[in-house]
Amino acid sequence: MERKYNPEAIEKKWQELWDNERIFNVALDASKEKYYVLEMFPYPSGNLHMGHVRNYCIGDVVARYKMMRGFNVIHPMGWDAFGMPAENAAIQHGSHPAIWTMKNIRQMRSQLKRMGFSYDWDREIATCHPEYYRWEQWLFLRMLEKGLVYRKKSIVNYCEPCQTVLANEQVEAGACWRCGTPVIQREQQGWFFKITAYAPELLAWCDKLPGWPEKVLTMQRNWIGRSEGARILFERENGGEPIEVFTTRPDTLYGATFMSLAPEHPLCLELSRGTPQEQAVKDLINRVLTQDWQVRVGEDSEKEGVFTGSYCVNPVTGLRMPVYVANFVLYEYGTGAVMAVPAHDQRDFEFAKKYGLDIIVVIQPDGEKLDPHTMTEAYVDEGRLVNSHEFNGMDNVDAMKAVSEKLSAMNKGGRTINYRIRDWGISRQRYWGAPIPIIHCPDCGVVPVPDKDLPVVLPIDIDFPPSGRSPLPDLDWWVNVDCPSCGKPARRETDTMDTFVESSWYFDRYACPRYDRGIIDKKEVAYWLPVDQYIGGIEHAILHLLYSRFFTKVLRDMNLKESDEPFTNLLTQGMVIKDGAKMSKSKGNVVDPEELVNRYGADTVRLFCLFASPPERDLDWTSEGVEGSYRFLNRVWNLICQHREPGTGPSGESDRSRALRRLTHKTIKKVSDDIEHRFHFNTAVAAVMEMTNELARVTQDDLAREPGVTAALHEALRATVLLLSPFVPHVAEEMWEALGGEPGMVRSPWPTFDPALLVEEEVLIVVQVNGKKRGEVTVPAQTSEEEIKEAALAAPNVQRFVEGKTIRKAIFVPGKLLNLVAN
RNA sequence: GCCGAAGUGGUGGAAUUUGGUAGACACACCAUCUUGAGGGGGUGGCGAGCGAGAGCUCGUGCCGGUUCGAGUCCGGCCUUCGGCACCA
Repeated sequence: MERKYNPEAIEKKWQELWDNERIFNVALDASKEKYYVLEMFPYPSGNLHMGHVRNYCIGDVVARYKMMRGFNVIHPMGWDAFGMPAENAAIQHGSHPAIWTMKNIRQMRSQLKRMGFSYDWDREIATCHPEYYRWEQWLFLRMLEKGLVYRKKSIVNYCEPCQTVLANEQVEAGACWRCGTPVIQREQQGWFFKITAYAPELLAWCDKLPGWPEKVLTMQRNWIGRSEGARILFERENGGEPIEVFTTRPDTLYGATFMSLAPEHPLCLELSRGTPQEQAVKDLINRVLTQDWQVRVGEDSEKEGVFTGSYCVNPVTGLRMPVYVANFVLYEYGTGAVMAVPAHDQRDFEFAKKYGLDIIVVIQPDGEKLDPHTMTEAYVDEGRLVNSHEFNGMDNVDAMKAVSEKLSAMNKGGRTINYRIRDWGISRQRYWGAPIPIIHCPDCGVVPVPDKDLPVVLPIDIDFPPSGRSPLPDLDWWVNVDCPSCGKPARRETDTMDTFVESSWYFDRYACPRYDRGIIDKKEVAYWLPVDQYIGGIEHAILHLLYSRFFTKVLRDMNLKESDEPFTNLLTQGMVIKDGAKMSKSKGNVVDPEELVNRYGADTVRLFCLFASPPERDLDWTSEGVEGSYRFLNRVWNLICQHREPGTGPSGESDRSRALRRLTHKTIKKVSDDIEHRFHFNTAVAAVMEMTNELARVTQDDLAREPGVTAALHEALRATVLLLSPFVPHVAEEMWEALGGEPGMVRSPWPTFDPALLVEEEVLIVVQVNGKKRGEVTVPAQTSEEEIKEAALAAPNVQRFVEGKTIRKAIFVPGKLLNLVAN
């Protein structure tokens, strides 16, 4: 051990040792309990940023701690390697997405290695490798067979700059999640995953994930968006298929006076065809559909509509209801058609007022009489039914059920549950993604690529066009194939899959990364999965986490996986902030982790990330704070350096040695609890700091001559190093070696505390008078309440406050507090 | 509008699991020692006000309540951040 702390040398030394001894490489071992720690794998964008570093530091503490606890810990890392930035970079630099991606992976891998993270690099995967995505293609085909993949023409969200379709989940406030450009609507054929088939289960399991943050579960629940209500069929006056609506308020059916259709609804054109309204309807549809989405759904966008020229019939009243096209009706929600009840829905009310439509009150609140002529807004609360035939007088909540049952009996609808979530559109008109394994044959139609022809390898030998358009459709040698079914000329599907598909199952593949006889080695996955602790940014609260949950359920139902859910516990870490803003290139406040490692070493960077705030909160980056972490490591280094030899003080026991051992064991307890139960690494580190501060005092006092102090000190120093090792593993190894420990600390058992040593010999009792602190007394731990009361009353300040008063009551909390109630 | 999270010194944060000394630990700052200086390191101080001091009063977003005792529990607000939102 050098006199001076030299991070560069020791970090390299220990990383090599870990590597050579394959200390983090694990294998299935049924005799040991497994623990799966996973951090969200990075997109290989070029350089590790502070957000990555923080994420992986958190995971590394958990992994190393669990290793020392004796678990068989799997801690893998890989690359979410497909995606747009590779294509953008290729356009900008005239490069190839594959070359750019591979270069970045090399760069970031070496940066990760310099941080000393405990990854099993043998399990590394990159999703752009055919060995990975071939199984994704395989799964796609199985899902196709099961009806979980289908193709449909739909109105899609389209981003012009990215030249691709976006999933609903990838549209944020009407704009592309990646580039921020407002999306436009356009009709296109595409492939869909039927995530809606799992909507009820995905929702139900939100209540069975106690290890997830409530925030994330709420976001998922909102996204799935379950509503109970009824579907109702309205016959069209001129025949044809009835119009189906979904409503959460079947109790108001008797007040439905007209019908509103979304502009996208195919019936708009059908119903208006040949009527005098035809042109007006077309004009409105055109105007609305070309409107900016954000403007259309904006709060102050005026409600407007046009009569289609047709009528439908209220199934319970027989009332003739004009059918309107209305700009505020959402095609994506429910059926895209709404029964309008102006008296009890604010939008319908405004609409009816504007176009002079009938308003019929069917719910009356207690003690108030609604009059359709004088109402100024819709009445949306509870009440009793009126104008509703046999349901008059019924409570409207009961009526929801009763009306639905009547509809069922009439064969005009019935109770149903509607979900907001839509099926997941996965087709992307991009090059750098996994090819969709489909062949389009003029005769046979859509033909799956036979399993034996998998993988459909993404052609690498291409010139990437500067336009950014996918080169695949123009790649004749690749596109033109013989139909696997009839052998005639056919064309490959040229769309690739959304990159979120790759990240929906990568955690399963880590369990069997080189398995080549199937997507999943059932034995391995049954052992390692589910992920015990998943760690990543909150920005994936919906997309990635929901898709991953969906895939796990699909794989389970294919009998490939046993778990119902992929991630038992989820930790969402906060952002890294500097100067009051999220670190970002555009803000110009980024700190490059590599520079910091060069300057202070990886351990200092790790320590700061963990100490500055608890993981779920935002981390405020300050260079002074980093300095502080560095200073602390130097202090510990010096302490160990000076006292690594056990010394020759007298054996035995003394007050001093007992106090020191008590501190050691209290610290072990505190640090263990903080890591194990709460992930409060900041307070765990603080506890070690307190202990080292105390050790520095003890060693200065030269009290080693008292019996047992030398041994207690040595125990304390060993504990300090062990407790620090998950946080700052390199410097810990170096110090551990100096203390005579075995290299490879993750194989050392985590220190345990002896409860008997925690017992205090003397306790400080706070003395309160009427709830205010007026003094304190230090007494031997076993002192009786009576004696403590006597001692307390003897204290001058306490006397002052009880003088002339009668003590009515004394509340005694053993070991802590005595409160004298006096007046 | 609905849902979720959070408001504590100059700063990051502790104490919230279990109601019991509010401010651990660190950063910054101040004083002081070491040094030719700088850096580094050591020691002490550091919520506000009053006081020579002992100590007192106030203090965890605001108002009220429960309790011997509330940052913590209950009721009602305010603010900030995040998510969803014309969802029928």
